[in-house]
Amino acid sequence: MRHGLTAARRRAALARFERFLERRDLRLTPARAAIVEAALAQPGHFPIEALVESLRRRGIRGSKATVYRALPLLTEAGILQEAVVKGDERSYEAAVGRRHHDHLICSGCGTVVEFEYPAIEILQREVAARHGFELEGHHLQLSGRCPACRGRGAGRGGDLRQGLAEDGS
Amino acid sequence: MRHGLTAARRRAALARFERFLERRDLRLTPARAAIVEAALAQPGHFPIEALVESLRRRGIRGSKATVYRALPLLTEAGILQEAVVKGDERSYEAAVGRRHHDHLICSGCGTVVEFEYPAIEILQREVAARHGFELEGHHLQLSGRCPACRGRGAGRGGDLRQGLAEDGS
DNA sequence: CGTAATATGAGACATGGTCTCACTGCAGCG
DNA sequence: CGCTGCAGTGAGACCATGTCTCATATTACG
Repeated sequence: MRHGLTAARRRAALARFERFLERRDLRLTPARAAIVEAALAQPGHFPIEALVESLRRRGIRGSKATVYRALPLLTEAGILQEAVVKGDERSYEAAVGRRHHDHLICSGCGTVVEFEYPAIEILQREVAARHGFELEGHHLQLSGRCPACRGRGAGRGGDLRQGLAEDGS
Repeated sequence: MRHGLTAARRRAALARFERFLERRDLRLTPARAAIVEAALAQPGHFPIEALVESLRRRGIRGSKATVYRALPLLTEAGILQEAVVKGDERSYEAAVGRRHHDHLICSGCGTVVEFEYPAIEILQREVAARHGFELEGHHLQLSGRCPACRGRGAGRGGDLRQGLAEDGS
């Protein structure tokens, strides 16, 4: 199977979505169901465009507008979550059946590694509390060079940028 | 003074930029100098648009293109750094004479609080190392509701979203 | 059924950012 | 001291992502 999730999980997600919609007096329309299906069938991280494309390929005409309208619902329902934001376009990824995680991105080849690190989460909560904030979410993205890229090209490894903070004053 | 940095720091930054450009066989042109000046005169975080606007107000016609071209140089030189990315538009902030920090953003009013938390940084480095990555940078942004907004509207505080991870299998 | 509320699709629109290209002006040279 | 080359610049065309509008379709429900 090349889908990110089993059929059972997809069914569960759909049920969850239905419950969510009901609570909001919204309907689980064919279009929305199709979007859920298609979204969960996407591999790991995917840009919205890919989702629209995927719907189109399945013969379902899902207009861009409908998809864009549905995505916030899916995330609010906890079925998807925003993932790596790379420049302009947003990416999403399935949230069902997955633990929370953050991303490590290789600046050389673009590889994305997911990691889970509860200790960091705890500290984040601590920081928020210290400022009187009620933490709602966070976005943590580390960038660096993966093992492969480190070996390969020495690349533009920056020896520039040596901490201007020290001079002056 | 209402500038973010003292004149001394601005001079230092300019000198640094000059050195940087020289190393790259680029020139410190009037336009670039003006952009550095204007950038450092901006308050805390600023969107690119504000910078363009500021240049225009100073009588210097700095075209959008020139500014957009200069910004990567400024960041590479360590004079500016990308800051909060809010939806579409990028923000920058001065990096000179400042310690590294991350951001805490209120989802209610948009207030941005900066914080510094070395412990988190250390953990980040640890995560990267664990995956064989050489850490180059990171982007950490916490979002939540600030004290004021918590007090005020109860808002759309979500009791929805209760961890789908548990069901199914 | 009939009706009102909601959802949809197509595409117009807005916006942030990039690219093109003619032009400018400095640097090095004869 | 005027060429010449080339990086830099400015204006705006262009592009992509995402939002909004509005006419139409669907749904729930009396």
